[in-house]
Amino acid sequence: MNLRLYNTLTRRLEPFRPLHHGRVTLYTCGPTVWNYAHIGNFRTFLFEDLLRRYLEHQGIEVFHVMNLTDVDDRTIGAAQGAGLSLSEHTAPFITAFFEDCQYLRIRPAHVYPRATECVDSMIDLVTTLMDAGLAYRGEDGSVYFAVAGFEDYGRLSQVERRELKAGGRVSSDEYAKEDARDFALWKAASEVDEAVGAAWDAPFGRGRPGWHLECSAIALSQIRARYGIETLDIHAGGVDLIFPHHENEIAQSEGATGQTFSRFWLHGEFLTIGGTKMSKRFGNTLTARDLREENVDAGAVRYLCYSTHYRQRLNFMDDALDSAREGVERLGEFRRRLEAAAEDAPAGDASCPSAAIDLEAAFQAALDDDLNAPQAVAAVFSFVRKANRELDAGKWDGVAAGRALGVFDGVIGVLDLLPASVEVTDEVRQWVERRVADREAARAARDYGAADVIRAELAGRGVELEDRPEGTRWRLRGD
RNA sequence: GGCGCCGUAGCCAAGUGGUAAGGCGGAGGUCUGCAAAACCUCUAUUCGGCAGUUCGAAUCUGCCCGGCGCCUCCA
Repeated sequence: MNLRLYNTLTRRLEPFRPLHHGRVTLYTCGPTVWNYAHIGNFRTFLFEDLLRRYLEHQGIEVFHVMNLTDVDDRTIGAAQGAGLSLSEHTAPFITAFFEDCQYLRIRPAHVYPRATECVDSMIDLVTTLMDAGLAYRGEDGSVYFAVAGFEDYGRLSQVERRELKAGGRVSSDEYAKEDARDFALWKAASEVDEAVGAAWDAPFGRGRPGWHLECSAIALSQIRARYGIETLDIHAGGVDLIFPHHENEIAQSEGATGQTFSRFWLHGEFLTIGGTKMSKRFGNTLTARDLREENVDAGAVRYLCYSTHYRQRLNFMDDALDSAREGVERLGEFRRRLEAAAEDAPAGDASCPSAAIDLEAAFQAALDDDLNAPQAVAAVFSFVRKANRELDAGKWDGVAAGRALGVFDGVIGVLDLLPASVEVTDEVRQWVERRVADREAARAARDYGAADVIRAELAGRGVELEDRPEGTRWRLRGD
């Protein structure tokens, strides 16, 4: 394996080697299920999906953990606002998240631990940190991590010492902390917490876990249970998590275990709309559900996300989605052509066409280089053009086409860019085939006026026709 | 105030020292009764601006212009 990844920890490209040969532990920060996840979240999840799939494409066994944050300020606030308990409020959003992942064809993680179901391991972690003298109970009843006791603090975000912004607000807990940098591991239960069912008993007082604690506890308990280790190969998330979230995760985890928490830290850049970060404030949020409801092809969304490198900002525009859709349709069209060419292949032993060999090499070189998806996509299109030329020239027999198809499917399976197949009921199929036959009859009778009327009628239903030497082919195009 | 990112053809976007990938769009063409389908070909002497380093720079350095992000719970 020649994969090189940009490690935020060192700010450099580093050759990636799993800690244990042939298998990788991957932890990715999941959604906070207080609302529908937006496409910015999904851009990150798609970058992680590419990482996961490429590793698996290389024959590596990946153990992928993604947490679901179902207890934090926002979930509690939203539950209270809706007059529901925490679990009542988050349940539909958890369901929606999985539906959205399926829509976008994101390969599921192996486990999706929910924060509320892992409170025991979080309590254990806090206890360990208190025993180690790295955590203390503040006057407000919350437990804080003592940053001063952890020498490496700031290594990930590369800031020696964070200063509070001049004139910045000072929240009430500032008075309970020994050091402004200290952060809450465990928050003393408030009335609202109790009201929505977000409070648990612990040796150090009733309360609820802090956000950072959740990921450390879940990641560690998962890899301990499965492999008996305390070091992840890769931890990934959005760039905004570098500080404080991931910095704090490192402090908690390494403070407790004395082991490197994660060898590689990968961060995906933001998706913007109108050139600025999505935010409720600017009214420029867009969710995966919005796209699905507008019948946007998932392949086009994936294509759009992979058309920009993951460490580069991506500005989301409808125009770009339209052009992505065109590109994806072309790939789908090409695959149909290649598949047809590969059919009724005589038993033979043709060698793999050089264009396909080149594709595999270019594709791997691109993704090996810090998951350069845009370059991988370029390799795919170069292949499409070369293959079309060869097919036009009749240079590939069925066996060669079959070999090429195998390579094409292999690489396209990593990116998963093909347009979603449109569901066609038998009823629709029969109707379309009858009208196509009617048109064929009209054409045979040289009644082209009638033929064009039928074509227009079918087009009105989203059916496109293509007259080829071997007959008329039809397909349904989504909106 | 501190830290950092970006500016490549009409649009999107790779490339980060060796002479500009790819996609969309557009223009020609092939096939076709026709084509709105499909396929092929073409489409940046030039990389925000100005200096500099170098045999050589979109790629390195400096300054300037323009856009954006982070700085305690936002992917």
